[in-house]
Amino acid sequence: MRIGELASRTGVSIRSLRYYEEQGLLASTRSTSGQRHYTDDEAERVAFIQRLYAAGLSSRTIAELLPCVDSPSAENSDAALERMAQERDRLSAHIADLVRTRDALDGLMATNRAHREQLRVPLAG
Amino acid sequence: MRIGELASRTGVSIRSLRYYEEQGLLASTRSTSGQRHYTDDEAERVAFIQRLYAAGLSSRTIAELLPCVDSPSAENSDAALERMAQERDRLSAHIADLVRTRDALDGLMATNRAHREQLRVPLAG
DNA sequence: CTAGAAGCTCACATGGATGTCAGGGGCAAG
DNA sequence: CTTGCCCCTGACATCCATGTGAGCTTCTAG
Repeated sequence: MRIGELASRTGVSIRSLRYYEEQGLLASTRSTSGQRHYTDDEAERVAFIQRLYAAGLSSRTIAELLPCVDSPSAENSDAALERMAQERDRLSAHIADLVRTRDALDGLMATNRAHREQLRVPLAG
Repeated sequence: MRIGELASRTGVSIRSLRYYEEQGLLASTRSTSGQRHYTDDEAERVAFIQRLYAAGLSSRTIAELLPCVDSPSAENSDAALERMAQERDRLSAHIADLVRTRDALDGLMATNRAHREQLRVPLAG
């Protein structure tokens, strides 16, 4: 498929897809006229890249651990594997932090609703 | 306390503290000479703001739901409470997404380690 | 063949939180 | 009074993913 279709399939802008290629995150084969062509696999890869972005990784970091994805058995994935473990732990800590934040929000909302009730009772009584 | 101490206590840069004030997230009393002074409560507030930033909220959004924190019983927190519920749900969805990403990383790492084992056996044998 | 949709490259713009620098004031200790 | 440290405002700089526009080429449908 060409870049337009990949974009609409993945929901990622054409601009971003070109940027991913520029950053070494995504490969494309070129037609003789220079147009990019992709296989279905690339769509999955784009989705995965999006996941990692959402997890707070930079394109540089993603590039560092992609060897691990592409060829799990390669020796050069040594550093990548370690990097991935590191990012995995960072992500895990981040998740824990977000859960605490969600709890805090829940607590605040409960407090607010309680105050609201207190206001309503005198009006009802 | 003055801004320097608040900064070192919270680990947030002086620049950022002034920015928070500019965005209406943080208040300060000023000495006659114009220097900012804070109470211990402000330190907690800064920590909370940091939490929300980490949860992906923008300063604008944080400002929108702070009334809910400051005066839970105020009527004007109506919109804020709704906004907070909305952000809470967004956060919850985001957490779920991050957990899936972490699982994906775990899967990748397991695959890599498995390949590594396969490589080691022939060498050992 | 022609018109329009889609691709290409290059390059500049944007937004948001933060860094950094310049130029100046406030205040405590020597 | 001076030295040193902290604070003030204002403004410009930075990073990074993405938007956007110009100018040009390529593909596709009629």
